[in-house]
Amino acid sequence: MEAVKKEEMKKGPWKAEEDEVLINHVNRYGPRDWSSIRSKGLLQRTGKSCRLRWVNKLRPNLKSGCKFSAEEERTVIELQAEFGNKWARIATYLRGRTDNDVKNFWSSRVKRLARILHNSSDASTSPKPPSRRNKGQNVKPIQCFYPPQSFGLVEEEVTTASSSSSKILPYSSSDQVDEALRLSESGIKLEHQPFSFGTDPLMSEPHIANQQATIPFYPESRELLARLDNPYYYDILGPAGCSETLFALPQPFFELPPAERRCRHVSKDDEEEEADVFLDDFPADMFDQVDDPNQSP
DNA sequence: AAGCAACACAACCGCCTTTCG
DNA sequence: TCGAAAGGCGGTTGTGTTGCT
Repeated sequence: MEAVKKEEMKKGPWKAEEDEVLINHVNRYGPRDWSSIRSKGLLQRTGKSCRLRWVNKLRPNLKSGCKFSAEEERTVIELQAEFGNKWARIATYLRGRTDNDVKNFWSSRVKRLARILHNSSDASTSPKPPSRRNKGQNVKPIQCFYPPQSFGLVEEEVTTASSSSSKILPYSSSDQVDEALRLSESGIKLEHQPFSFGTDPLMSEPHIANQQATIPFYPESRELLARLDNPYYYDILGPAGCSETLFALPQPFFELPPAERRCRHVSKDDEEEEADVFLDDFPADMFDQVDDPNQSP
């Protein structure tokens, strides 16, 4: 009997009609009693599935289709260091973001980092093909790492507004973020702080050093980096050299304002402007420096 | 044009916690 | 107090898209 019920249960992508039914149900009864949607014969979906659909896609004021802003990225990094993989908790600090969003963002970020480190290990033994990402770009020898635009962006703007220390301010008002976004969209250049891995919030947090199960560095990468003379490289993997918390944490965000701008799929140019996500701003072949120990970091 | 890799995202699965009779 | 059902959450997987060779 149960098997028959399970067979009848629909899976896979949601259709617009199903969404409509679900929205109507929530409008009438509120976001609860998910299992009653099925028991009433409205949808052949599990209560779990209905809830997930609502929370991740149909809930009002979601930033669906929007890339993570620099501010959001930094917040996630900071909160992940603080809370670990508590995505639902972290998501409460980000308006319009779901735990799934945060989770996906983080996992792709970790994958990217792992791949870069893995490639760096490969590069030590074999020539590496040119970066796909930086094809056509004139990648200069790296004298000193600068942070991606992600870092320092909103922080700087907020600092300007408050004329105080450089901290992430709570989302008690959306005005600060709106202002920061507006300024960043208008192309205001912000001063970069000299950067090393030791100052990367992700890398420098002591919590991170204890979370290596979460960040799957390849063993060969660890060995490779451990051999490097540059102590900053070691900071990535070993005990963090800088234990100072760089940013104050924002406060949880519960009331969701109207949907945001800065959405993807606007135009290609916008997309390129937007491409300031954390690792994107590192030259993908930055680890080529590993090949030449004479070059200073 | 085809093939491939990287990426983003939606959705499912399984475990744990909470609620309720 | 206990057990079943529902809900919540983190991990994982599948799929479509994009950009490059």
